[in-house]
Amino acid sequence: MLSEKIELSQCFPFIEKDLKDELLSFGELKSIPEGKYVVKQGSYLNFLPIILDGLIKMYAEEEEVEFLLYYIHPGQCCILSFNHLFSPEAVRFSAVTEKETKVLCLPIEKVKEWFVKYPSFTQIILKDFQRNYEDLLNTTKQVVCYKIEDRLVNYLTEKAKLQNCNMIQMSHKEIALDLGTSREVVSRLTKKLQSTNLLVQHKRHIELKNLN
Amino acid sequence: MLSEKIELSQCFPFIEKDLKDELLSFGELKSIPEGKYVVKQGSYLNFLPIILDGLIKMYAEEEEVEFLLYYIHPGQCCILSFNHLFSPEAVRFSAVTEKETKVLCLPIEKVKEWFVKYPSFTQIILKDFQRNYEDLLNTTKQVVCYKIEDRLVNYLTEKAKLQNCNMIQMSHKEIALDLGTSREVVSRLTKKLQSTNLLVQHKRHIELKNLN
DNA sequence: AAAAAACGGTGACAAAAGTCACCGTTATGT
DNA sequence: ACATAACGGTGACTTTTGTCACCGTTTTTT
Repeated sequence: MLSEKIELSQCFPFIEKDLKDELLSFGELKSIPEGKYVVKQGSYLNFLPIILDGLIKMYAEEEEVEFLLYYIHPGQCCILSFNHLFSPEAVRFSAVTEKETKVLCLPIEKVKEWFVKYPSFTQIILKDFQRNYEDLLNTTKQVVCYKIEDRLVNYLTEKAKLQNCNMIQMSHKEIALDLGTSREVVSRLTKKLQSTNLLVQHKRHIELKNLN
Repeated sequence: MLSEKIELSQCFPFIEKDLKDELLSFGELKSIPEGKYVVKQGSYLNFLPIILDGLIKMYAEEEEVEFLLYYIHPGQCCILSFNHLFSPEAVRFSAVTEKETKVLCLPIEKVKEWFVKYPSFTQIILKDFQRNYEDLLNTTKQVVCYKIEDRLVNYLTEKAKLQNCNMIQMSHKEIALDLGTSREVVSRLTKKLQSTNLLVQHKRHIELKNLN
């Protein structure tokens, strides 16, 4: 119980004490192992997840293609979920843990209440909306305007930054999925990028070079 | 002054009287002719536009490609603008009137005030965020998962629905811009679609057939 | 240790999309 | 009314991306 309190304070330094207490007493803390669903496309939600620790990957499926939208970090809400709190619609994206992740699940009735009661809660949610929106906009621009090669480089660079390590432990297939393309394409591109010294393909992982 | 009041009531039937009065007295009403910027990518905003009448097109530019994100209808905010109200960053999209449009521009200081003061204002903004987010998500899915041919058909269908008329008065070049492709591609596709009886290419406009 | 599964590499090909060049037609401006 | 600009059509070509088939290697399972 103590550790959540500390994490909550770290994530939201400007939160009111009363709100913090309510978050902790009404929110359900979940510790989710790596690679598990937090939210699954097509399901119905009755809670709003706030990430205290770990990393969550948001992605969408359409026509049997699934692709990465963006990541959610500690101190952020899985805000898309929020979209569906006030209207009973199935969510149109999925959220999966990328690491072991601690989530505080806030019940929808309380969320509505807090909106009225705590201005800082509104601020938190609005800021998150903003961030999520911007991230999605960025993804969209990438998809529309850049070739896969560039997107792959961006993807790997982002990934390295995210995990603070330039060894990327992913199979070509996984990468291809995130980018919405096929394994062969990734294989070919990594080879090409290797020849330009941008990366080195090791046994089961990719080493990024020349980070800048 | 009277007409704005009526429009505001129509757009937001559940709005409190006090809030409505404040919106009208502090908001600046602008009537913007077709094809003009409401918000321009790269600029800094100090107001939040609410659309009372007309139609606004949101689009983004990247690498000299500009493309349609989605539309904003009466009763909605140009919510992206909102993103930038609390932090002084340049907006990363543009908004252009598609028809003659009436906009109520709300000053940022008042917006912050209303958030605390009127729960219904928060609701309006949140709903708009939701809608904008969903629309963008939809666009992203389209771009990632469908071929241009399908996207063109969807685009034209949406357009027809939007203007409630299956005569689309646009040049191929304009359409290409919205979809982020080139004129020749649109020309070729319209010809192909004509052969499948999905549309007829007239002098300077396209007639959509088989609306469903 | 053997079998099965996952992985990465690669050539050949197909499909999709973008580009270039050029043309005749239609609108617009002066 | 004439010049100019915008529009749409189209063939030829290139680039980009996706798909198929097949292979040897590595990892995991049994």
